[in-house]
Amino acid sequence: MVTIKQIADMCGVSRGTVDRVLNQRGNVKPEKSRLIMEMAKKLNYKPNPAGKALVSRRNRPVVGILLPAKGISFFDEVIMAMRLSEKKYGLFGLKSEWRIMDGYDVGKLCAIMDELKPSVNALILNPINDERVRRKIDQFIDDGIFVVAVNNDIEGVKAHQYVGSDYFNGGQTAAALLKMFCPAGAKIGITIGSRSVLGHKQREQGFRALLKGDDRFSVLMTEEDRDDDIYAFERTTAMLKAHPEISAMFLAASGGAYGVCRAIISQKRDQDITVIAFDTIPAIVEMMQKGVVNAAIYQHPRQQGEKAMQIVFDYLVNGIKPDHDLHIMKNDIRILQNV
Amino acid sequence: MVTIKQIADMCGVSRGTVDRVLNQRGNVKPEKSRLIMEMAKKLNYKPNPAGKALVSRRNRPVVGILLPAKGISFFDEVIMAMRLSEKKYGLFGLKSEWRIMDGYDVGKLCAIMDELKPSVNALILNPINDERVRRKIDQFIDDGIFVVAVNNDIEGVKAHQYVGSDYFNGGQTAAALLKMFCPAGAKIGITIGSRSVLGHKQREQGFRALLKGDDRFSVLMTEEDRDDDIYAFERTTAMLKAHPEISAMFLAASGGAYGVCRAIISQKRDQDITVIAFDTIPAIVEMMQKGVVNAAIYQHPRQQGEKAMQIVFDYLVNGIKPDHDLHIMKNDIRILQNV
DNA sequence: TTGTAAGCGTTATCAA
DNA sequence: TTGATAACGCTTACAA
Repeated sequence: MVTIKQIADMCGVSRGTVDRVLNQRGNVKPEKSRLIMEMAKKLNYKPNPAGKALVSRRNRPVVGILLPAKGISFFDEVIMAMRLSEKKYGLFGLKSEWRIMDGYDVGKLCAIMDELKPSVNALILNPINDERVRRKIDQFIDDGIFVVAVNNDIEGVKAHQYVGSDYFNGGQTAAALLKMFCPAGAKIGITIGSRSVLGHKQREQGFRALLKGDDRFSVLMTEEDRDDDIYAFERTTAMLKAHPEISAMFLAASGGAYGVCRAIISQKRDQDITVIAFDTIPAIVEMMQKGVVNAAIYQHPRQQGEKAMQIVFDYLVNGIKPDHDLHIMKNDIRILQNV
Repeated sequence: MVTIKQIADMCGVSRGTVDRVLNQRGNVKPEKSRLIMEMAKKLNYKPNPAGKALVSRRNRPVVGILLPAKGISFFDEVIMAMRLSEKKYGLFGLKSEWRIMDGYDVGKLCAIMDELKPSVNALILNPINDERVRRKIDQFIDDGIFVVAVNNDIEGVKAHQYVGSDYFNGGQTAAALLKMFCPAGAKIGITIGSRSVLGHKQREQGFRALLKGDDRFSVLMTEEDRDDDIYAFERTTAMLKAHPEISAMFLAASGGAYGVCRAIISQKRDQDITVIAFDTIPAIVEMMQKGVVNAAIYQHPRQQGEKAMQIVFDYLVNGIKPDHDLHIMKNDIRILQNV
């Protein structure tokens, strides 16, 4: 491992000069600059992140964490993982500013962003897909704040990172699994949080796309449950009454899943309806144990939290830029035995 | 974040003294020692790993990597992940000594261990379950070399780390999945690498345990394929001829899986036999695409490689001891859509 | 028994 | 335009 000092010695200059060249701070004679660059390349110089980490303490690196997540079970695990990472990276001097919001209020989200802005060098957030949020994110990026979108991406903003899953593929995977569980075919009911949530819509699209052209399978209806268990219970009950021929359910969002399952039970359909859900939140694990939910697509919430924090840490503390912008988790399949 | 210097100042001693106390190097007056310990606890002192990492370069930390893995597809991904980690951690000065073995020869393994011993501070290995290997590992541990077993654990040795999966649970998960695919029941054939490989045996046990008591399912026979495709092809062909009533196959090891699948195809049973396999190596993905393999249990080879390297890095370079000894990956389920 | 000083690799400040 | 120096937090050899 070659160091700045070694390059300096070999080029007959001081460490300061080498540093200026490597970090393009200017104020170096072009010929020396060229010599140093070549030497660095020849010796395959890579900065030691430990050295950078030590120095980075002087900038007091701070990451803001902004999640509209209160009461959303899925985020409990994301947050837990982030808390662990916070502890780990805190040892290096990385500080975190947490803001867990209750509900998806765009105005409130923007206000909190404004509040965080002066005190953070990076921001991890679960963005709402709204023009005002987009503009706010662009401001952050323009001001050199490193932005990581987690769980939901937001399109049309400048360079940022996304950590999350491929929703369309999640729906496809669920559909393919359903076909394996019900080789004879099925009449399917879908519940979804809201079509205005991009991810939910994409899951439904993926699901339908995979079934398309196979006439053993038909989707009878899709119901929005607003991520609310009570509402989900009512709507699902109505759905099952209107369509008693339903033999499978696809729960494309975990928010109202508990209500959906309770409706299936109360209609005494829990033994004959095949249910595929998303996320292994406690309510869904409970319904797996009861035999109501057959399988769940797992979005690796812990990995999402870890990855988001790690990207920020590497950037802020170790001075390492991520080598790609998209960090997509697999849609794994969980059943009772491997939950 | 409190530093050694701050503790030293508050206790009216020098950094050296604080260091001696915190790292129990002795040669400190008991009363001062007590004072320093209390202060450190009170201020919740945690050493900055970046400082440690920098210092660690003076010990030239080296990890040995010893895998009897040549030609075993599963390990290709483990190794790829380790290579990436090698690059990442190499920036901090961690060096790696690789030894990829061809086959499972105990004598050769021990010889390579002896050869590595003088030059490494840590060893990652896929151990063979043999008394001589056990003794050799104990020697390493006695001499202060940090040992990480990967993919296969070895029992009866001193304190070490294990990174791998829960084989029994893998078998259970496969069986539960099979039950969902074949609700009407199935006559099952099992192939396994070798019963003398602990993991393979445990998978078979887990598989059988979950089916036990359900008389819709019966295991007709288990065949060992020696992780050899040709042999697997022959044995499976014979199996399918002897038991044409077989309607499901459980491939408990990926070594000979390609041969097994080819036998299923050549017997023209690929459309009516449900196949559950292990690992998503290229041969199995190919067989998924052909519709032969329905699902595979995924052992997270990449995560295994990363984790093993990370544990060594944290220990050797950052001076962080792992907080547990067992690092168990989930047995996830993969089908064609999420492979 | 204790303190001092040097060094790990990087960056920043200041003086030349 | 450049070099010297100090600093980040930790360890360690050596001197006191």
